[in-house]
Amino acid sequence: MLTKAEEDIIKSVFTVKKLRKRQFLVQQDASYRQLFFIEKGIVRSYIKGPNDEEHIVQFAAEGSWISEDFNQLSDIKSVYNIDALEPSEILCIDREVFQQLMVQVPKLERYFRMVLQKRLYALNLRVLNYLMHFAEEKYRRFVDFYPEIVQRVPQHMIASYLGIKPETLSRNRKKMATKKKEA
Amino acid sequence: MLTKAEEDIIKSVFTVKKLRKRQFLVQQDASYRQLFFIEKGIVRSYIKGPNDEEHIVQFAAEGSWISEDFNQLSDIKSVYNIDALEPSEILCIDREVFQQLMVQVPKLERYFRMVLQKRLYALNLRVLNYLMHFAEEKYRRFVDFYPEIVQRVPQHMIASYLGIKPETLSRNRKKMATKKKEA
DNA sequence: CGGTCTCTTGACGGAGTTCAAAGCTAGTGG
DNA sequence: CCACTAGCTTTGAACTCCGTCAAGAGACCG
Repeated sequence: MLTKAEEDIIKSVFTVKKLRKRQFLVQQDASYRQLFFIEKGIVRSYIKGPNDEEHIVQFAAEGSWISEDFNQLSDIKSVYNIDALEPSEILCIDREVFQQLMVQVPKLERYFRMVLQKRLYALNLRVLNYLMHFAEEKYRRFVDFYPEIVQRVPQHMIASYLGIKPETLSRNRKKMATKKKEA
Repeated sequence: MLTKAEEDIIKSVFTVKKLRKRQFLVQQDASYRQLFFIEKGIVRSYIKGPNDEEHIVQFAAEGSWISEDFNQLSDIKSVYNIDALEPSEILCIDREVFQQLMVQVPKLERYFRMVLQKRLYALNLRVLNYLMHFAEEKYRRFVDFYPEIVQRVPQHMIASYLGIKPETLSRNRKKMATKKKEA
């Protein structure tokens, strides 16, 4: 997507942050809005419900972008949290700086648009997955689409991402396993 | 967002299509990929499930963009349908032409990126709505966020959009009405 | 005024949740 | 290197929201 030179320019305005497992990248109510590029490791963004339940918005592994809130329309406080699920290395950039950078490097505008488009595509799939399928099929499709994520994060978080309870996922996995044996 | 002059340039490469109610803008399995801007009226995009049930992906009213598939990564056939829910006027543009136009008019690249960002924001809300709430609250939030859509499209389509059955929505609306009276 | 589309209502069944408890695994400190 | 704890997964039983099936009532349009 980007040449080595362009990547270097961009990396110069980034700061690097190393996270240990379970460490926060962004805490709820933070007012400082940034964009993050995952160099190594895996993080998640999530939101807390009225009873403090966690609802996972996104997983991001190496090569993915993540943000407290991709639309920078308003500058109200973030309601999202982001934390690391593995030891991770993150490139951080201020959103304003990135905006300016896009003006200087037109190609970057295009690049970022394509990042957004990919994310849009993934989100569309996710919505369709919610609309069309039962828990079992939802999980099956998640495994198909994000095989490595499944290996690297706890199952109750995948349940949260899919909008089902950990117990339900556990039961369905069992059911799927016995089905497979019969075949 | 755009100046009048820029709008005119853009409009020159669009073709206009007038649709009657229920008329298709895009039919499933069409191979020709376009972008559409709604000038007047309201349309929906939807996908058909294994038993021919319709799952609504998006509503688009005046001023909104819609496409068979916003990610133009692959050129496989569209699995989406788009049809009009009211008599509508649509600006149509070939995706390739639009790509070229963005190179010529850098501002357009930026404009389109913001369109994507808004859509991303809306989709994020939608996912959170699925994750966090029961049918009743899902509907309540939909009404808050898209008040005019509620007025202009049949309720069973809103049910489809929310991922619930028309009967359930009907029952919940009744419940909500009686609740309100008590207060 | 007949037909299609839409919304409503009822009874029943099923997928998923809740609550509770026990087993399992991995990381930490002695 | 083992023991212990905290986090994760599994399992069971009762319960609930929602879906399914079926029927009927409006509403709109030709």
